[in-house]
Amino acid sequence: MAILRAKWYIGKHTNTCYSMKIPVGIVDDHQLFLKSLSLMLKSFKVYDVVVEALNGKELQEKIELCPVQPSIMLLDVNMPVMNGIETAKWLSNKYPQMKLVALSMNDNDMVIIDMIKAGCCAYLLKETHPDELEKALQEIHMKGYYNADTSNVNFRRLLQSEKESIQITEKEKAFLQYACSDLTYKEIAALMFLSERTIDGYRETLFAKLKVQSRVGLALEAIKRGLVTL
Amino acid sequence: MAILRAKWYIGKHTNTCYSMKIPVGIVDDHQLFLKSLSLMLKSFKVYDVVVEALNGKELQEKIELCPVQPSIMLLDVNMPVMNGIETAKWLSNKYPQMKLVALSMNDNDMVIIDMIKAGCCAYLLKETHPDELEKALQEIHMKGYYNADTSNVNFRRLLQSEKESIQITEKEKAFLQYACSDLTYKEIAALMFLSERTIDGYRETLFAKLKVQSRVGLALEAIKRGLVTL
DNA sequence: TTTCAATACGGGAAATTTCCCGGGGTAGCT
DNA sequence: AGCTACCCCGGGAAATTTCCCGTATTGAAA
Repeated sequence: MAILRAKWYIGKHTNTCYSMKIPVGIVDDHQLFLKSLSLMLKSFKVYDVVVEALNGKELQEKIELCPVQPSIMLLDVNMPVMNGIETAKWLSNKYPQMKLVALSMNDNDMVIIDMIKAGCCAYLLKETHPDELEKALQEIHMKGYYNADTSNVNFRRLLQSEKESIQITEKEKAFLQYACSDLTYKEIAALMFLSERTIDGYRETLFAKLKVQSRVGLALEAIKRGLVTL
Repeated sequence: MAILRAKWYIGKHTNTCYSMKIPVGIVDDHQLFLKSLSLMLKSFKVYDVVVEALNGKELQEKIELCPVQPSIMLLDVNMPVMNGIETAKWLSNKYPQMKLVALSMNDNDMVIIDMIKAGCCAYLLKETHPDELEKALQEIHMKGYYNADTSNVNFRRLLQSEKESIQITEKEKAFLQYACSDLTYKEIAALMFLSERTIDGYRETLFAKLKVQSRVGLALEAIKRGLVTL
């Protein structure tokens, strides 16, 4: 593949050939981070940021108009409107050959499991050093994946929890959102047009799924896993 | 003041005079953001990043060894080890002439009030556009402050809540940390070597201070205000 | 047609949270 | 000495949460 080898060739001709650079995309809701990361990638010389978006929805619109399809897409996990998981699913379905890289804030963020499942070939923390990002991108482009063994997240824990990966329905997610508030269950029931018993049922199943025994634990776990928007 | 005027002069001589650039510092625990923001500031041509640190503690060590004292310091709010508020307090005490700029993730982050009180002359969201950052830095350097009227955070709300600004003691903060967990109050009481009544008292005063009526609300509010580390 | 999963609902009781009432003490400030 | 702020503790009762016991409907799968 031409592009693949082009990377090494380019080093000496950085300004000669635009299309030879590896096209990448970035999706992150923090514009300051988005733009400066874009700048950093460009400073690596071999990458060309062809699309930037603040969330998955915006990406969907922008990627169509993109002259060069990105071969690597950097995806933030926590985003409003359309988050990382949904975006990853959409991308890996529509652009299966595209390499997806998850960018997360904290390593105890359980959603990275879902990101891998949604088609990401790597996950990186925002705490990582730029050198590692460069190394990671290089490896992803060459090998198709990157395993950050130096990262504080280890794969074993991931694969281990892969089995016990949980499924949360839309209704449950809606309830979770209400549960993460100062409301009582009675008030939540009224807001959802459901009986208190039904709410009780949702609570119980979610307690089991998230392995907690109180509503506080439930709310905190939901936040940690990015199931709700604070 | 020489440096103040130098800014306009420099534009055409970017590489000639190092010390004429405005020296800035950045503190942020996300290394990727730290480094790329640094890169971006440098790309603005008139700024020179003289110190970078991952948290307040690291800054304390690095700033001593710094050849040129930064005149503007960009401070992330949420950091491990030593957070933005503590760092701002320390800086505004030790380097009173230094301009402090708070960098926050979300605008409902109540801690920005505390950041202003701790001596910051501006607050910026990470969602802001680079252009606004540049404009803000320019204004801060010239006028000494920046009021982001275009930002979604408005000053009125800040000044309004300034009065009703709350004080949280160390003990209360310790309790809050325990309250943000799956533990019952009885278990928390045991862990803190206190009576359940005492815990009950802390709960009550914190309910009043944070204006909530349930433990879930308390936990969520504590997280929003950055009073606890998740 | 049966079985199964998902969804919605109800009564009752135990545990916990929440909210009253009350009582101490120390430390610093004026 | 009074005042204020912080810290510590107890009894009792109402409200809410948590956990049992169930039933019923629906639609999809076997």
